Amino acid sequence: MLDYSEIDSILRALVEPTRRQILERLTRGPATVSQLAEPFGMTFAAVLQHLQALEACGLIRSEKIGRVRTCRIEPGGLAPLADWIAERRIPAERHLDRLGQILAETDPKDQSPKKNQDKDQKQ
Amino acid sequence: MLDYSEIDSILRALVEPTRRQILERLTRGPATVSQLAEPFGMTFAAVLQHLQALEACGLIRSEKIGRVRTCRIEPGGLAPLADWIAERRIPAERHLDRLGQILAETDPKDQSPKKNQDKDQKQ
DNA sequence: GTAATACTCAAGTCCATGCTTGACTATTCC
DNA sequence: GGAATAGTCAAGCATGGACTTGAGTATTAC
Repeated sequence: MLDYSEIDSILRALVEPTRRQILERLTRGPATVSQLAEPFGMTFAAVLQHLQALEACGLIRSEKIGRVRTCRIEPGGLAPLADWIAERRIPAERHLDRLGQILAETDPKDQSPKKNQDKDQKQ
Repeated sequence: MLDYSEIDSILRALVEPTRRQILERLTRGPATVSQLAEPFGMTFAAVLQHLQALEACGLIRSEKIGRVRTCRIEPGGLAPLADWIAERRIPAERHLDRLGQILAETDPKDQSPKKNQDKDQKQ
């Protein structure tokens, strides 16, 4: 059902911190390319490339009026990734047969919350 | 609240298709390093590096018994990313003031579901 | 003990991607 | 019309990360 390459392009877009920042900026409202470029110590062209990546995978939408391009969040853009995660969390939570004990280790009564009783960790 | 670098490492881990496949494999149950390496036409060492990336960001957990390392899904591993997405979807959906019209364009009555009335798109 | 197995580590290669530069186009202001 | 503004494109550099190779270690089988 889910387009695998869609997930791929969304993840590739989100993995870049600059693009995540652009996305956060746009959640506070639309912005032009120059407004988006300004806070980053980065050229216009670089920001433009990020915007193209974000738009290509449907995370943002842009519209050019006159010589000004205005970008805004695409509301459903993160939905495919959210769905992908949801689909993978359910089966994972089903494998609690053997994992019950591991979950139990994260209890407050255990002073070391995670990553402890591995009898290995670095040679 | 959310550790930004945690999101970063999870995204970096998930962006690699091989690591996503390993993750999917592990949702069907635990596996040893060699079992994981076998289906991929890839060396042991390469798979090991993927496993280390997955484990470093908390998506999987592994335990070495004797000479065999067994890997399994870490149930809550995707939670931070799921939360991150959830936090960003809500505010995005609040910007519907101006976006209402855009959403309306995706109605069935509009024959071109998306990406249409841009008066630009490629020069 | 010796050999085989199952990994582990470090170094090196190679390619994808982020960013820059510089030239170019389309709009708006005067 | 000419200059300034806002963005676009293409080429090239540089870095990071995936993968390999080859050597090394710990564990198990004989």
